[in-house]
Amino acid sequence: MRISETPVSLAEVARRAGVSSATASKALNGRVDVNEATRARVEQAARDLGYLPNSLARGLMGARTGTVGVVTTDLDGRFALPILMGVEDSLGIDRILSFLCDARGDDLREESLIASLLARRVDGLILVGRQTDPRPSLGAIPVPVVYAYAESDDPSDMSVTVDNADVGRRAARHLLDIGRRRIAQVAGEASHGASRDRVGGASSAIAAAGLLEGAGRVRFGDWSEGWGRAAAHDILDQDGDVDAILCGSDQVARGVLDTLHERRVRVPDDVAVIGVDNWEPLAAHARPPLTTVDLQLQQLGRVAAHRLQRATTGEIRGGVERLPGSLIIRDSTVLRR
Amino acid sequence: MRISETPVSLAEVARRAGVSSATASKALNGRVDVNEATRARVEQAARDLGYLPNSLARGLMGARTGTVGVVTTDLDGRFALPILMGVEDSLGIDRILSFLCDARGDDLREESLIASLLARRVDGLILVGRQTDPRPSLGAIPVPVVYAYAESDDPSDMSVTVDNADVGRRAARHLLDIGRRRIAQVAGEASHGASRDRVGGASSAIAAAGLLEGAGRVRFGDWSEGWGRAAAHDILDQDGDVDAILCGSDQVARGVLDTLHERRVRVPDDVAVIGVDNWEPLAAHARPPLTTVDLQLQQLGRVAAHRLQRATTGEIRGGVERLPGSLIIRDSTVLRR
DNA sequence: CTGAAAGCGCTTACAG
DNA sequence: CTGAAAGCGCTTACAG
Repeated sequence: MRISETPVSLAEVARRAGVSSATASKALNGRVDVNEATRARVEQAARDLGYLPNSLARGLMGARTGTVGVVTTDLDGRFALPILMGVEDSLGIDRILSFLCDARGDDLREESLIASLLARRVDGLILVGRQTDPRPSLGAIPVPVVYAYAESDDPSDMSVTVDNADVGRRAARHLLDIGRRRIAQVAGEASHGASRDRVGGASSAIAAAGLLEGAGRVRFGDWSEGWGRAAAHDILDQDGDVDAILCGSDQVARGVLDTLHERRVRVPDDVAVIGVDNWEPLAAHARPPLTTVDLQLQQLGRVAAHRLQRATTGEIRGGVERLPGSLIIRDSTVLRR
Repeated sequence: MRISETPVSLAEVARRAGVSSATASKALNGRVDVNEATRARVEQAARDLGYLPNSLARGLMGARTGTVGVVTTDLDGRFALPILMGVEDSLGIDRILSFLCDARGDDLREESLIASLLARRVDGLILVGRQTDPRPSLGAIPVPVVYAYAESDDPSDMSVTVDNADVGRRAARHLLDIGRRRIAQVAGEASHGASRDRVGGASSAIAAAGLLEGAGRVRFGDWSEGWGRAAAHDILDQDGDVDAILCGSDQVARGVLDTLHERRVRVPDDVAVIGVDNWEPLAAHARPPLTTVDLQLQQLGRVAAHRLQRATTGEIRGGVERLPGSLIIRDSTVLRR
C-alpha cells in the first residue's frame, strides 16, 4: 500500500479520474449504481494518489465514526490486556479502532475521559474494571456502554464478567476427579468478591461430594506469593493430612509450591496444587508446572465488544453475563506422560 | 459534569444564549474579543445543555485532531503497558487521546492499521516494538512517527529505546561495589541484541575493574526460569567459586534463586543475584526479594510522546535516544536493616 | 449511470 | 464586540 506523504482529498481523486466527487464517493464505497469502467478508473486514481478517505468527514455525516472508547483503571495489572485483545479481535481491527485510556483509579479522571471520548463521538464505550466487584453505573449517556470484568451496579446495564463461583467449582471438581479427598483452600483477599465467590463455588462442590468434613480450613489472606508460602506452612502444621491445596490465584499457588518443595512434600504425589488465572509466565514455569483455571479474559473482551456492537446497531439488551473458567491441567495435579 | 443523553450542537447552545454560533464558538474557546457577560451566558447555556463540542468537526477544520496512534506488537507482553502509561502521562490524557492497536507481529496487519489510523487523521504515530532490535522504517508518511523500544533501522527517524549496555554496566558495577569479585553471567537469548548488549556492558565494567579473569563464563540461553535453574546448576558444578550471578532478566534470576535455594547456597551471603526488568510481581516477591535493574519503560513512553509532540509542532529532530536503567536494590544482593 | 447541491458541526477571516 | 458567510472533506437525496 502506497501512502501519500500529504493527505489527498476525494476531490483530487475525482479530478484525476475525470468524474465528480459524488461519483468518486459512490465508486469507492462499492455502491451498485456505478459503471464498472468508471469505478475502475476511480479506484486506480485513488491508488495512484495514495488516497486515504478522511474518516472525520465521514463521521461528521452522522453515521458511525468507527471508534470505541475503552476506559480501564487497571492498565498496570494483568487483567486489562487480554480483555483489550479480545475487544480488538471482535471489533475487527481495521474497521473499528479503539481509544484506550487509563483512569488510574481516579473517578474525576474517569469522568473527564468519558467526556473527552464522547466529544470524539465514539460509537460506544467499554469500561474495564480492576476487580470483579460491581462498580457505579454511568447512567444514561448518548452511546451504549458495556461494563467488563467489573459489572455495573445497575442490573439493567450491559455487563460481562467472570463467573467466579464456576471458577472455584471447576478447580474443586478437578481435585475431586483425581481422587483427592482432603482439600484445603488458600484464598485471596477476603474483601474481594472474586475471592469469596471462588471459595463459595469450591466449597459447594466439595460439600456436594460429601467431603466438607475432611476438608481443611479456608484461609483468606492476600494475592501474594508470600501469603501462599505462609499459608502452606500453616496447613502442614495444622491440617497435616491434606492431599490437595486449592489456591485463589497463581501467585498464591507459587508460594504454596515453594513451601511444599522446601518441606519435601511431593507435588502432586502427596499434595496436588491448583491455582487460578493461568498467568502463563508464572504458571507454566512453576515447578512443577501449575494446573490452574483460566479466566478466559480474552473471550470476555470478545463478548463485551460483541454486545457493544449489537447495541450500536439497535438491539439493546441489558443484563449481566458471567463467563465460565477453563481448566488447564499441568503437572501440579496430574503427572503427564 | 452533566452529559446530555443526545448530542447537543453549538447552534443549540448559541440559540439558548441568544448569540450566533460564531460568537458562541469564540466564547467557549476563550478568545479575547468577547464580552465577558456574553461569554458567561454562553458558558452557562453550554453547561445547561450538557454540551460536548464535536471534535470531528473541529478536526476537519485542519488543525490538530488531538489523537495519536500507538501501534504495538507486544500487547500480551509486559513491555508495551508501562510504555503506554508513559505515553498517556505525557500526552495529557484529556487533551490527546490515543488509539491503541496491536499488529500481533503481522506486517500486513501493521500496514493496514497504519492506513486506518492515517484515515482518522491522527496527529502522530508511536510504534512500540517487542524487542530492542531495530525494525524497518516506515519511510515518509504524512505525520511524525516515533519508534519506541525497537528503534528504526533508519537513523534519521526518531527512536527512543533502552540503553542495554548501560543496564548491564549498572548491574555489574553494583556487584563490584558490594565487593563481589567472581561474577558469572546468565544471559537471555543470544539472538536478541538486548541480551548481547547487556552482557557487553557488564563485561566491560568487570574488565575495567581488572576482574574479567576471575569472572565465570557467560552463558546464553533463553529468558525463562527453567533456563535460570539449569544455568545455576551448571555454574555451581563448573565455576564453583562464584560470589555473584548477573542474570539477563528477572525470570532467569528467579530460576537461579530457586536452584541456589535448593542447593543450600545462601543469598546474598555466599552468592549475590541480580536481575533485569524490575518486573514487580516476580522480583519483589522472590525469596529473597530480587535486586534488579529497572528498564524505566514508563519514562521511555513519556520521552517518546514528548518527542512526538515536539515534532508535531514543528521542531523535527531525528536520531536514536537510549535511556539508562535504574538500579533497584533488594535483599538478593544487600541485606537491608 | 452521473453530477450539482445541500448539509454534517465546527472555525475563521472579514464586515459591520 | 458580534454575526453572516465560506469552507474543512465527505455523503446523500434528488434531478437529469
